Amino acid sequence: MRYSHQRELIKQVVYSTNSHPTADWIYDQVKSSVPNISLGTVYRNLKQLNNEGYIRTIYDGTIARYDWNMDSHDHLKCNTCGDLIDVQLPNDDLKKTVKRKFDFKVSNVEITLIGKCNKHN
Amino acid sequence: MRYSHQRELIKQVVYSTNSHPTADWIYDQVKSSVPNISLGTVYRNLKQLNNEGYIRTIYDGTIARYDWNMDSHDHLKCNTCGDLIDVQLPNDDLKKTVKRKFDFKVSNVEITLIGKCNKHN
DNA sequence: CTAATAATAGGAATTATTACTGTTTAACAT
DNA sequence: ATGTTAAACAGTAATAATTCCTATTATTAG
Repeated sequence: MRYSHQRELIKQVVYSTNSHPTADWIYDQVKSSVPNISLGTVYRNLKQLNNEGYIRTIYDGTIARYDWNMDSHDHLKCNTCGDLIDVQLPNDDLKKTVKRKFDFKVSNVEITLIGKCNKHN
Repeated sequence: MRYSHQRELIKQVVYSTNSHPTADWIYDQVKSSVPNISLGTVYRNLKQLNNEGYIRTIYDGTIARYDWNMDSHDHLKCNTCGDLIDVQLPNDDLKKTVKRKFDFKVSNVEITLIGKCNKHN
């Protein structure tokens, strides 16, 4: 993958936030330094960065969000404010259970807990 | 919610399979009994059935799938054949953990384990 | 420096889903 | 049975997110 200014900026934007931004939000951010960047470029590069292991793609309902945090981790989704919070939950037991009960070999675990975060008490 | 022939058929189609069908697949099935049903009708009724608690909506990547199984359950997604398999995994520990560590009150748990199912050994 | 080609901008196309509109139909009262 | 009303419908247009296409530009190996 050869260098490109646009991809570098896109990567920086994703790495600059914990908010799991959408392609559109990233597009808006990058536009401030490259006003005529195109949305297609953003999508193409996000896909490449994902494939090269620089970022990951998570699906929040029907929309794709991007995350620089490549450590295996899970999400708390607050139904009240919409926030998506990173957490690390133990999952060894789950892996073992499905291996034993269903002969299913796990390569990746995605856990989302939906509820109410500590901002709303 | 007043009776409708179309909604009844849509419900039957969802209840007839374990394959977590998409709106489009359901549309194709229902068309064999009501050839001029419209896709909008399928979507509208799936949303109503979901709101009334007859079915649930699950998101597989970027696309909505529908599931008659209202028991709280999880999914094994096979990367080799694409199947989405229903399983029931214990999650009491997860709930307790996030309540304690993050003061997050869980209302719903979504676990998807990605890997290889027992058809491919 | 130059040639080869990866990446780009801009816009068209696609896919999944929702909204709109005039017509039909279930439910219920006359 | 018939009329009335609103929910549901078919058909189609609109929207949103994403991908594809093409002529042009930029990176990099030689």
